[in-house]
Amino acid sequence: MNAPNKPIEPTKSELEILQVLWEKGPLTVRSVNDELLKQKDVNYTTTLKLMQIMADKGILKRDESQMKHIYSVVEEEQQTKAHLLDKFVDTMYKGSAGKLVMQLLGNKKTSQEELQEIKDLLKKLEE
Amino acid sequence: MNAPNKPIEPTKSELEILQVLWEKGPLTVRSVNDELLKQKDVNYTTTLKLMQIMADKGILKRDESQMKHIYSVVEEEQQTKAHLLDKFVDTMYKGSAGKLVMQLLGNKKTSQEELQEIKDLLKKLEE
DNA sequence: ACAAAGGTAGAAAATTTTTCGTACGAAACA
DNA sequence: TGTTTCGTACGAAAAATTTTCTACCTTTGT
Repeated sequence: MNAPNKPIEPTKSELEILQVLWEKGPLTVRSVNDELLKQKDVNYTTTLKLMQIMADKGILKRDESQMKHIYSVVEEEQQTKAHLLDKFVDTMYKGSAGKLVMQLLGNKKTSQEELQEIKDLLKKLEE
Repeated sequence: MNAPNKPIEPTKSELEILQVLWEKGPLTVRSVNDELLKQKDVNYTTTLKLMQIMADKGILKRDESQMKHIYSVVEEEQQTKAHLLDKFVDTMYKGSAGKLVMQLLGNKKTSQEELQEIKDLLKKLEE
């Protein structure tokens, strides 16, 4: 177990597992691994080990009452994402969310629809 | 040297060095290290080695005409940041920039000024 | 000329992250 | 019952990242 309240800093592959659990909800290792296999080649035991480590760290918790352990995420998805986004803004834009949005808007890959979506969002907020 | 055109994926400490070079422009290892020392405890040779590795990878280039080699960033700051932001949006928000902005706006740490800044930005874009 | 200071390079060590092999227990089934 | 299948646990190993040690070269000042 890990010290509580300490913000979670998942590694790259830990994040991949979090993605799956966020999307699908609590799952067995097998199911998580099946999902991961859709994206990349990965061994069952690798995923297992990773999830065990995450459980150790306190990122995941598991229900061992069944033979097939069920893993779920400890911290709220939004909270984790908020923290990670925050860190990203800090390191990449010295904490300026405005700068990030500017970058986003200048980014070719940000589609027109996305742009419209953001504008609508802001408009709503102005009310 | 690295394969060209392959997007740069700096590690955590490589990113710290990039920050410094982005802010201060081309520098010697000594100067970069001095900057890093303001933030954390780090050995000169560690920074040197890291920057050498980055030069190997093609992230940095250096001017060896002087004894004190001058290192500078190969790829444009904006280009690198755009790429990293893109990757972030992809992995964290399935590519939806709108979702990211929503998160940003819901984030307590995003100050009122930032919010205003973003709104102003959007307004300008609408014209 | 010599010592001191400051620089680079390369090997190697330490740490963190990721992957894999093997053992072994429980369930399913012929 | 025996055997095959599917699960976990554990530990070792591999790979990637970060840090340190040592050697040696160049410049500077005595």
